[in-house]
Amino acid sequence: MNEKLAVARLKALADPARLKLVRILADLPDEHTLRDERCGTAYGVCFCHLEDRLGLSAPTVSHHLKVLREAGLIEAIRAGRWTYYRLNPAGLNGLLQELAELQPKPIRLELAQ
Amino acid sequence: MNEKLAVARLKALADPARLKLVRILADLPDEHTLRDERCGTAYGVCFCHLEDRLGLSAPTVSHHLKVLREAGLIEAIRAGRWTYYRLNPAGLNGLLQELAELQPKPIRLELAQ
DNA sequence: CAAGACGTTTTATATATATCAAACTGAATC
DNA sequence: GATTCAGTTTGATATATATAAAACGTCTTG
Repeated sequence: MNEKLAVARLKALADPARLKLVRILADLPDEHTLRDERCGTAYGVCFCHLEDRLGLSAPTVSHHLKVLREAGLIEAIRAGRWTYYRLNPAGLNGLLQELAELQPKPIRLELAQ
Repeated sequence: MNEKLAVARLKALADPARLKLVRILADLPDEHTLRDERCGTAYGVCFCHLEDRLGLSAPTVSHHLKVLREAGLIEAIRAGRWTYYRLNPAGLNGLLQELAELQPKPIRLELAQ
């Protein structure tokens, strides 16, 4: 992952409202999640539910979701008049791998001659 | 980790200059790293080196280091007139664990009766 | 103790951004 | 087609913050 993308993803998560949004999407609340009728696969969580949970205006929630989407952390699906949001697992995984590389390097042993 | 701390750590990393600082500290450049003479354990990287690598003014670099320090991601050590900085592994690890929990939950199987 | 070296803190400023109201868009319904 | 519904985009504003100059604190050295 390039640096710009890593920073964009960190910025996207570095806000209480957006971190909360991601947590809600990670939990997939049964009531407000659109699923495939046959296998139960989750398509996403309804915008209205996210708005309720955040207690922020619709424009503000929409703005935060856009930031997360442009960072590749979530995806949106339109179904008629409603919009459903869900995590993009690849986005979060990419960031996790990037951050894991920042952990202290293991000691390089130099064997005695 | 509480939410405030997680956001503070994400904010701290969500800046090009600070992410670069953390990367430099993760790499521990031999030339500018203070080590224990006997075992070679790294105490930290000299401030002057970080200033050089970032190409920003000393006050700005000092500001960024303070943000990282207050987020618990790095530590500072004074040695005479010089200051050395190093990663605080626990800080980054804590954040990584926090983010790992955001990954999609495994499917809860409901066995047929 | 005076002078210099190395960072930090304070202050000022310009940019970024979180928030909401108002206006807009596209889909469903009458 | 007109109206309503569900979000999004635009515009305005207040707050946060990245940056550097100036002032300061602290340690070393003459």
